[in-house]
Amino acid sequence: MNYLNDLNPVQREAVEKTEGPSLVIAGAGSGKTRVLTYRIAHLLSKGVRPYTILALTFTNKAAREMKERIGHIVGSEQAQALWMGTFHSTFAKILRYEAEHLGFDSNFTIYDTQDSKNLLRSIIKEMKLDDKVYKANDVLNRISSAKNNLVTAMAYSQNSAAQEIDASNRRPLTAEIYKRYSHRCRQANAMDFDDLLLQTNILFKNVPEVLAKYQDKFRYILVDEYQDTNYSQYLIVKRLAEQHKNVSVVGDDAQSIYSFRGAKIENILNFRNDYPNYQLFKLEQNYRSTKIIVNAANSVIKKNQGQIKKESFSEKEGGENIKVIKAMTDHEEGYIIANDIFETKMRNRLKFEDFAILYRTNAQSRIFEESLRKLNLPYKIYGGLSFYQRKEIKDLLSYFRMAINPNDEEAIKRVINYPKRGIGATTIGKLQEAATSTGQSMWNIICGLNERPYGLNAGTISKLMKFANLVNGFAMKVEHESAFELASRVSTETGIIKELYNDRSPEGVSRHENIQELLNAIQDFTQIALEEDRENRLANYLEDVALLTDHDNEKDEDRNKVSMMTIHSSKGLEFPYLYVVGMEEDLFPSKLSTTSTHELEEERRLFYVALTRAQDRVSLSFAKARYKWGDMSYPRPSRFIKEIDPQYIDFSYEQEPEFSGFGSRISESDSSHERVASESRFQQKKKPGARPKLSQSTPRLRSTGHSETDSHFAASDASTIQAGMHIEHQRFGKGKVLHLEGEAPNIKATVFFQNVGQKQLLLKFAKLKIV
DNA sequence: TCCTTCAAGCTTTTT
DNA sequence: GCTTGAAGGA
Repeated sequence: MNYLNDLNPVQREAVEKTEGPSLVIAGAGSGKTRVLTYRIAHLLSKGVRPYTILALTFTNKAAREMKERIGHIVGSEQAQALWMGTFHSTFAKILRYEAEHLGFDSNFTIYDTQDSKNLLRSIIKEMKLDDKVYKANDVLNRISSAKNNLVTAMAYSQNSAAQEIDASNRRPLTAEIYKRYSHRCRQANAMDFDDLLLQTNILFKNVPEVLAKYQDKFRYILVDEYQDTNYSQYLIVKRLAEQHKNVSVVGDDAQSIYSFRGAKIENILNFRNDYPNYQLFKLEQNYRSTKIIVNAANSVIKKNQGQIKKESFSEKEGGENIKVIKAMTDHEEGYIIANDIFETKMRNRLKFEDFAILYRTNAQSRIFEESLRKLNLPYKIYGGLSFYQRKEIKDLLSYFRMAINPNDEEAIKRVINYPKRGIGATTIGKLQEAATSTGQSMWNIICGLNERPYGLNAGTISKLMKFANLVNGFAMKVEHESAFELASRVSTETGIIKELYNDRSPEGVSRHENIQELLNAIQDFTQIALEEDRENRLANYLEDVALLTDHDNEKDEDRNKVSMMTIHSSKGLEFPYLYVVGMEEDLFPSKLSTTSTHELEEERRLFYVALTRAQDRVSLSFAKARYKWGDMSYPRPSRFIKEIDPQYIDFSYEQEPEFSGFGSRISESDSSHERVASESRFQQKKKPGARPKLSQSTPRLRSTGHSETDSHFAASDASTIQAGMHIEHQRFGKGKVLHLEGEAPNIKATVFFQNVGQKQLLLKFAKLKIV
């Protein structure tokens, strides 16, 4: 086969060494995916049967694309029969086969993070705990990291280290919450994301014959992005590989960015201990990025301790130095980037899909959305609130979930009163209590209400019965109708479609469209399943819908668009022209990670990942002023800019003293109105005509001095403000918008008043926006 | 039970 | 700036 000729010598060796354990350290852009793909193709062409190969990828999309490529080499029939997917989706499949060993039903629901949090919130409420202390988010993180380290609820309560941590966080009852949470999941026949891995481990540990079956089945195991596996995943691989020991893992310690969800960089380092006779391959040539980008990225990652020694290099000449862009405000940042994309595209005759904007947090996307839209540049956003997490989608999916698994408590609670049928919080509370005290599922309580009414009145019971009958009607069709038939039935018979159709508000219209889109997707699923001779029931569709992400949902019309996403979700992707935005202290690196070197190193790896997504050109940008929680903040440029070897950087502006002197912070005693003034200084330096100038005589507002944020001002009374302004009584969030006329017509501010007698006392001068 | 209003909290990052 | 939850009135 001539495909081997596409590979360089090391890649080729890694592909051809199919037997025994191997570790492939693959730098960014070094053809890692190619090695994995060809390795599998190579196995298949040697006659290995596809269903004996298990390949675990980081995203569903990666799996799909790899299957496609393998299909091109050895034929799609073989490729389709491979066991290839994410850890979560692969072992969800296995758990459905083996559910009975664990006391679950094979139609178990997969709770997403939202479901998990909702369940935790209600448990915390039932236990009458303070939800300010026991925050669902924090508790879920504790439970999640316990599960990822294979600590069950029972073990957790006996684990003194865990108990101490919870005690010192003043959350001693976390163990009890964990117990109840697990119990409730089981009662609802549901597993959360972490359970999929934990339960797989429990299954393999407790039922040796099942483990033996899969050990025997999977003769070849491949794991991508091994540096981002957690303990639970690590152990699954280890157990499965025990018999044949044909395990090949691919990863790059420099790109480990998921330790917050339990990923252990050590897994890659420990590989040699688990498999002493392993073979090591290092892929060091970067084929993606220019020399400049690779060298710049190397100069950054060098600052991290304890890397596996690796010499990443590129032979790709040309390209431009890294551009560093300064913007006055976050809005200007959006404006500059959008313009730059437009100009670069025109000048170099590029496509929109050649550009990507990467940011640290999803919240940053909005400004870029606005500025791209203003220039009519098409874009697509990944992540954030994904399609499947939208309210209307989750509502409809909840009916689907109930049709298949009526014990699904979170689904019941979502739709028991949607569309409105007069079942309120009181009723749900009573049902919940009955369920908890009898140890039955909520659904069983509802179905048995005619025998045991639990203090509910006849009217309520008849409403509940109507609801139960509706759901039962759907459940009866589960076996007989296709996914699309049943989905359409549910959406009309529940009245959801009609309700959204009648809502003519823009939001209502968009919700209606989303529902249509979901139904279209289900129709596609049904159709394709039919063509490929697979099961096309709603249960099959629902199987892994909880595990889908935005990347899995890509449509053809999304092809030629500017991409926007977090750096995390850009992993594995590449773009010719790349913008990494919000390069500011406390944003990137994140404020939460600057306290420990451990976390800071992870941020640095994240920056490394960002840089190495680029093929030809990288631009970094930061703003001097940025809204945070609706308040203005004045961040300093990110330390990471300074960490790049300066020979690879072009500053697109004259460097100002406060920039070149990175280390020297803006002094804390800087009073706030001086900052306002200093902003006006920046404004005046700008090119003429870009923005209206800011007047020097900004309304004088005295800083209170004791305030913690920069945005608290106080004035003795309203007349101080009115001196230079005209107040328009326009409501704006919590405060009022002031259009400052006369000397500073271009400033828009939000202020907070308190009425004191006849006068209004200015409490807070919160927002300053140049319009 | 439902609707309106208001304040609090939120922002890492994802399967 | 937006979402969510609590409070209070209909």
